[in-house]
Amino acid sequence: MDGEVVNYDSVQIYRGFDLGSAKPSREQRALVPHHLFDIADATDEFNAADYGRLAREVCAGIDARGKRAILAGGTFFYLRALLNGLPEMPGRDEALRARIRAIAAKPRGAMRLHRWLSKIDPRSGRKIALADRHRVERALEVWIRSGRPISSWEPEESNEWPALKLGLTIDRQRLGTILDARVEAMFRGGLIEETRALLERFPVTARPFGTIGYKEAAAVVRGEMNESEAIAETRRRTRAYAKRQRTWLRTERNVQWLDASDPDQTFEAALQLIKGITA
RNA sequence: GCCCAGGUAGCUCAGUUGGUAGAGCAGAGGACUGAAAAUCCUCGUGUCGGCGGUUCGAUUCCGUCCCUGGGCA
Repeated sequence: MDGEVVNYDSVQIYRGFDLGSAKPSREQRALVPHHLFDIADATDEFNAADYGRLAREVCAGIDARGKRAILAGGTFFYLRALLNGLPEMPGRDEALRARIRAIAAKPRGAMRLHRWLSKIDPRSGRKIALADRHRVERALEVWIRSGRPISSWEPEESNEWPALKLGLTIDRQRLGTILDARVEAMFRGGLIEETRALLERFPVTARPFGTIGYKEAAAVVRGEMNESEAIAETRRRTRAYAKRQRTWLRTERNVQWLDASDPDQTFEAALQLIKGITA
C-alpha cells in the first residue's frame, strides 16, 4: 500500500522557512505526495485548531484514495489535534486578546487576571500558573466568549484515530552532539541569509520569527547578536526543546520505541512494524 | 618589583554594615484544551582561593601567601 506524507511540524507549515525548520527539500517532496508543508505565510494566523481541521481533511482524503497517511513531525500538540481533535470551543479573538493583554501589562496585572480566572474557573486557576500568560489569556478568552470555563470542555480521549506511533530514542550525549552539528549546519547553510530575505517581506513580530534558530538569526540580521552567540543560543534552545519533546512523548500512549543509533536498522525495524499492521 | 581590580554553585555573576550565601544559564524531572520550535512549574551545601590573626562567631575585618586580569616600571 502506498503512503503519503503529512507534516505535523508547526514551523514547516510556513512558506520560506526552510533551512531553520529542516524542511525536506523539493526533490524529496517530489518522490511521494507531501501534505501540509508551505501552507501559510509568516503573518497568517494559524494555530493547532486550524491544523487539526486541515490535517483531518487531508488524512480522510488519503484514506479515501486507498492510501496510507504517514505523519511526520515534532509538534505533538498538533498531532493530538489531529488524532484526538480539539473540543469545539470558541476560537481565537484578537481584539479580546488585546484587551486581556492590556490588563496584563498593568502593575499586578498578571495577578489580577489569574485571580479572575480562579474565580470563574477554580480548576483552571489551580492548574494554570500565574506566570503562564498564554494559558491564562486563552482560558479567559474562552470564558468571555462563551460564558463557560475552559475546563468544562472535556477532550474525548476514547475516540482517538488509530495510528501506529513510532518514537525514536538515542543516547543523550549522542543526541546532543547531533543537535549541535545540526544547528551549525543550518547557519553554515545560510540560515541568516534566508532570515534576512524573509525579514524583507514580513515584520519581525510575525510568529515564526520567534522560533528556535529564526529568532537568533533575526537578531543577527538586526545587529543585536553576533553569529557565534546566535549559534550558541540556538544550540541551547534546541537541546531544551528536545528535552520537552522527550517529556511529552513519555506520557503519549502506545508509542513503539525504536533505537535510532543506526539509521538502516531503525528503518528496517520501522518497516517490520508497519508491515505488521498492514498485513 | 610596585600599583590597581578580581578570586563565591559546572559557567556568568550578585551578596553578606561579621551570625556559614543567592540569581540567571547549564543539568534533572514535570505540565501542556486554538501562540505549542510557544508558554510555564519543581529541584541549588558550595573547604565563599590557601594559611594564620582578631572575635562568642569570619565567606565578610586584619595580615600573609598563591592564582588571574590590567597598569606602571
